[in-house]
Amino acid sequence: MRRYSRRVSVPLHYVVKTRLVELVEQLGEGTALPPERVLAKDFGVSRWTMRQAIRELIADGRLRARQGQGTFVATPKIVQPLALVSYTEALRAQGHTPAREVVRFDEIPADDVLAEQLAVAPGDPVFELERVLFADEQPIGLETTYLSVARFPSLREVLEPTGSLYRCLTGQLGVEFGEGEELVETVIATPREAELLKATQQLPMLLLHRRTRDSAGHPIEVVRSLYRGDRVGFRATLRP
Amino acid sequence: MRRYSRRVSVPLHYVVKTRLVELVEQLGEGTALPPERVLAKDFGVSRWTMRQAIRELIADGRLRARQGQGTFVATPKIVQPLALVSYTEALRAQGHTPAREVVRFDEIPADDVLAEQLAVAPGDPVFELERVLFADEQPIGLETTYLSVARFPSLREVLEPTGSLYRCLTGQLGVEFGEGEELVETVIATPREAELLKATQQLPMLLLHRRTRDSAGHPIEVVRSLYRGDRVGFRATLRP
DNA sequence: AAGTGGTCTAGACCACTCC
DNA sequence: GAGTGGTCTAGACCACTTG
Repeated sequence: MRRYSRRVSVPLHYVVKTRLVELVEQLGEGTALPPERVLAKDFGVSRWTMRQAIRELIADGRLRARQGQGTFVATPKIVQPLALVSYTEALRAQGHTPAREVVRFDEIPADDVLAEQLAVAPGDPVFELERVLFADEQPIGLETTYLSVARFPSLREVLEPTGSLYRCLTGQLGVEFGEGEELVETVIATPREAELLKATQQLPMLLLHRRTRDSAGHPIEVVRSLYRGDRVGFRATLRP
Repeated sequence: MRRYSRRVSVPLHYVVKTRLVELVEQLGEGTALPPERVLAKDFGVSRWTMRQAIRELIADGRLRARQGQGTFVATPKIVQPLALVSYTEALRAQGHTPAREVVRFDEIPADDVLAEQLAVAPGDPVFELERVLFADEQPIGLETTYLSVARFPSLREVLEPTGSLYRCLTGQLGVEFGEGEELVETVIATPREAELLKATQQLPMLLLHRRTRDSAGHPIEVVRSLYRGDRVGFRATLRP
């Protein structure tokens, strides 16, 4: 029945957050926190306020909640390069274990936007390859790639679905990458996307939208990658 | 292919969100929505559930809430280049009106991390220039720049505080930029940062951490930029 | 003063995991 | 079945903006 009678310039959940950070810093990675209900009682706040604080620390990548299990101190974020490199090789270079799982690999008719981006006619068949990206057996990203079927007719036979698409294109199909463009923004995942990433609702995600071309300027692929904002960061190299 | 279990029920706030999107799409930019309490009643849900849906649409950049005024349909996100270019010029090139406001311009002693990054000794004086970045008179970013005082002793005299630091360095101080590095991640702003950006709590932000060097490889500046995730996206050019 | 969004409480039930 | 996090309700007060 506490009333926040006192005028607080700082929201209560932020005060709780800063106190919770102190607790988190005393614990090691992977350590379980007390249950929300217990923490709320200890801090003298409602469970809702406690959850606000926890949610912020989850979004910041410091905590990790698993339904039915508890809340745990998270491991540091994985930093990936923002460049035309293989996911597999980039992750290995940082000492992590990469993996992929195919969600779907279909041929769909290109809508107007996709057709324009891939330089095909609307309605032309396009490969849609959707894969969940794992790092150390944790899902961290959902990658959807679109390629022209007419341009890569042998893709289904040549590509090992859980292998590196980048390597397949450059190696087996003789594609030479030219300049590409990548857009980065934050979004909230749909329930389907959140489930595939084993993330809870309301978690900020990093959405990368990539368009690559070959050295002659012809479109190769359009990629929509959704990464868990709590688990992943990106590194870009700036050239003068 | 792995089977992903299907969620039995979609969260109510997501159902509300999708219905709210339909409403938003019928309205023009800048249009006011009905008050939360009215919307909640219309949709037959509690105000909390209504706010979850609204919060997601705010994070996605489709809505915009102003305390005491109402909730409005937002304008599209501003896309900035992820490159060594002037904020002023980049924004002008996209048809927006850039502006800056100095929050503080101090000399502080370098801590160990900063000293290492700027190649000075710990305790050495370092400029700390914190500015709010505006686009079309709306605050969209908070930029904190650190430079060695010893390296740029005349900075206070030369720099117009609301002008382009990039232009000042390259033009008046004869600095030649070499390769730089930029880290991108999502974070939740502190109350102070949220207030400076006139954003509400709990809004996902894009944090950019930049380190630049001159053509000889000596550190020029360390920049911490916090951008409103609901208002800004970034574009990077990928080179093979 | 009225009305808006922002924060907070207390309590309930649901979905998932482990015993 | 017990315990965890996830969702949802109803109601209250706070802080801000405008008439």
